[in-house]
Amino acid sequence: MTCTFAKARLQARTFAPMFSKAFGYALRAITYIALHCEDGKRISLQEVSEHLAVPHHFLGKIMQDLVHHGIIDSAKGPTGGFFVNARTCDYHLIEVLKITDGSQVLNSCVMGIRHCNAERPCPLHHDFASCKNGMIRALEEKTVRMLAEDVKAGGSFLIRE
Amino acid sequence: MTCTFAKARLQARTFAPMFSKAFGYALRAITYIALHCEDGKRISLQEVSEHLAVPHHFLGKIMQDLVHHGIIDSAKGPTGGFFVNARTCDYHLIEVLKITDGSQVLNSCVMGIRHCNAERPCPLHHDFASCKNGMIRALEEKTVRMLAEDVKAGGSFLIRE
DNA sequence: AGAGTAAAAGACATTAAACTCTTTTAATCT
DNA sequence: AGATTAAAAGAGTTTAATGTCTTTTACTCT
Repeated sequence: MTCTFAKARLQARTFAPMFSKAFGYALRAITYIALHCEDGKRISLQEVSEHLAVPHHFLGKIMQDLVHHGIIDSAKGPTGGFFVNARTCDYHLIEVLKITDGSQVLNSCVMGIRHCNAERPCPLHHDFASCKNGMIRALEEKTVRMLAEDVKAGGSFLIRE
Repeated sequence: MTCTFAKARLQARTFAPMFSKAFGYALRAITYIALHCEDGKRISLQEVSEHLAVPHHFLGKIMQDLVHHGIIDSAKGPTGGFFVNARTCDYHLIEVLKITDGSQVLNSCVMGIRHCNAERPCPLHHDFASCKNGMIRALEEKTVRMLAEDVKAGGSFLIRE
């Protein structure tokens, strides 16, 4: 009887974003709305989820949260939908991350040690610190407006094909 | 009846490591064993899990995988346990990551776009690319030996307190 | 050979993330 | 007022990650 090493014991992660999927969906949705709701137009959840190929109801939940935190506005009823408010475009991406993923994300350790820091670092702390800080800085500096303008200028995209 | 905004609609992630917990556990366990199994000694799962405060049985699963992939060796029976083989200390951390998290991790996009790349980037691609590459480079360059030597020299730690 | 020990193996349980569905509420239009 | 539309709200489902338990296998020692 030959042993064929058929299956791995541990299931490797099928998809592993740096942050949650909700965060990615949120960023893309806000950017999409910022791009399309000029002159007071409202964008329906339907339109956003279809355009971005993002699950309708799940995005609904995420949008709800963003509305509660004042990042974006919504209206019910016919002609309702989502639309930017005065501050939407000036929000920094880190604010969105804090809503979707919580603020914990930023102090996590690669090796899973609680309260890993420069004083008592894990063996990888210093190697990862600058990279992690780079990501955080990008999220702190970039605003919704910057994303929207980049997409508008054709420099980047919100969807695949 | 006052509405008090009682609870968030979306549960924020309670703990969000950059990679999986399994990866962190694996790195710490291998390093611990490399440090303690000099002169052919074997380290029991019991000892590792207690020392690192890592769930016993879950670590067992992870170790099993590492053994299958030849990263570390094990022996059953009394005086059994885990021990480094000739190549253990020269393994690069990226190999461990590929076992615990799969190779997919490395091509994930912050905004959740499939096949996001420099030719058709998401609005954050360029900001994150260098940071992500820095992490990958660290995992490609660092070996188990380096981790162990750093801990041995007192420069870093595998546990909190 | 028999007792004891420790990993291997696999089934099972729990938790959190991701996703879906249904009902309710509020707005607009006829 | 009634029909329609679309978000709000919340309950429910699914999947993957994490964690636990029990049995089996293999090894060592007496």
